[in-house]
Amino acid sequence: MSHTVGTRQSQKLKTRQALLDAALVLLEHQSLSSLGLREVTRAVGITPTAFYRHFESVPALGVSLVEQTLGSLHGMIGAILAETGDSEVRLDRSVDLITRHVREQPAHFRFIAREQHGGVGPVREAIAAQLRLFADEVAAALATEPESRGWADEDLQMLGGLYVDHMVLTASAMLDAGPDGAARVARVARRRLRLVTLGALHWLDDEPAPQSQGDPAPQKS
Amino acid sequence: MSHTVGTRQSQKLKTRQALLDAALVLLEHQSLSSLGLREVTRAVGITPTAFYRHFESVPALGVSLVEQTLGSLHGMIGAILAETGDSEVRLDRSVDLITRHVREQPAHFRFIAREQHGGVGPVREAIAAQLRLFADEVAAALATEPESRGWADEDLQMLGGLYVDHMVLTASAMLDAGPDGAARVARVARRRLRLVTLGALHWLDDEPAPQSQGDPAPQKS
DNA sequence: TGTACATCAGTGAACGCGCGTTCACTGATGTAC
DNA sequence: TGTACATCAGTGAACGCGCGTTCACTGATGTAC
Repeated sequence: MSHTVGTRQSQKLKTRQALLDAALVLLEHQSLSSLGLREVTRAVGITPTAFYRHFESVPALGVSLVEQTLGSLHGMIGAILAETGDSEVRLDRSVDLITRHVREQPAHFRFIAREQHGGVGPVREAIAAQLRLFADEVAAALATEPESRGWADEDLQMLGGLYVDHMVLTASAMLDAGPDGAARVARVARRRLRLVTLGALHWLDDEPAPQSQGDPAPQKS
Repeated sequence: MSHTVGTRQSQKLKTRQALLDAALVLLEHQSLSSLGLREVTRAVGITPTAFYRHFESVPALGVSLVEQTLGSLHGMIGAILAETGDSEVRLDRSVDLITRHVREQPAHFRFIAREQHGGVGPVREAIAAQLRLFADEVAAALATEPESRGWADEDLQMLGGLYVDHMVLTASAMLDAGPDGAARVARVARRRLRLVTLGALHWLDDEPAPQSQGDPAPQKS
């Protein structure tokens, strides 16, 4: 039991965080598989050996970075989706949310986009697990909407995953486009989301529901 | 002027191709930024110095790999899209096409997925350029369809990009899922494409065309 | 066809360098009494 | 409060290793006459 705040423990946490922060900066221009342990400790100002007091290896640091980066975003997307009934407004807010976050912490998103399919297995798996959680959250939020009445669970999952994948894709495109191109990317992202939402609105038109058809259905052969 | 076939030149091309092939194999479990020049030459069975006879650097080899991998796929997507009028069949064929290609040459797709957002700038740009070409091709193919009558150029580009991004995403998901999960991924991919196609069919319902509305439009606030 | 010279893909030794990991250590912080 | 001991974050020397790149070279292929 510690009476003060635990000077030693809090100092250790500070160093650990410094390692994570330094790694994130270094990862803006390279990928994790080429990031050196010595590089990171040099940037923090400690000896290479001290690294092992905090992480077993560089991949392990990467996994922590994933959890820290994506863990803090949980609940946000669901909150946006639950916020208002107008799909057009909701859509704008989602894109705005991404735009803002990417501008505020580009390194975090760069890291996720880069390592999502990167060469370090454990990190790839950690990202996939987090994104699956996001997809579940979105699916759960969608399930409460009146528009989703009659949807199969599998289709809600499908749509949730579609939204999440697009957010990642949009974030990545914004990073590639730079500050000047962000507005253009946001514009396209909004259109894509609108198209997907439109598709979702007509999802049940065809197969299961014995609903009246207003469409001329020009696509049938 | 060479009278035979140019023994020297053809041998050089063979070695160059061996370097590309070996690199592709090595890149299945790591990313380009951590791929060593010596690693590649060792796998081929030549001395490290000989590498420079073929490529200026490892990133330059990466760019060649991108062009070889994606260059051969041009025209295929457009051909599928132009093939038949029934959107459901077309959609199945597109997914089958990806499934087959991913199974036949997984390393190629792994490489593209990995380096699309990877740490090597020139390679990232080469991939982006190729994918932009694909998006253009798809957009051009879509423009000839009767369903796209009245679409703005920008929206055709948007949809083309959406399709291409999804193909890459699907390929990547199949690689992650392994042979057993490929069928499940294909199933979800088909649903996603169906939803996007459905959205596209209703794209012009709202704004410009003074068309009769069959929808109850329950999403308006 | 034969000869003399040019080209150039691949060789092999050598270099300096930064890497990850080991180990015994130091000294400030924490704990027991 | 004071003292004696335990803990442990960070140190610094040392190691063996593989890296990218240089350089002068070799010997088969190609070319000119």
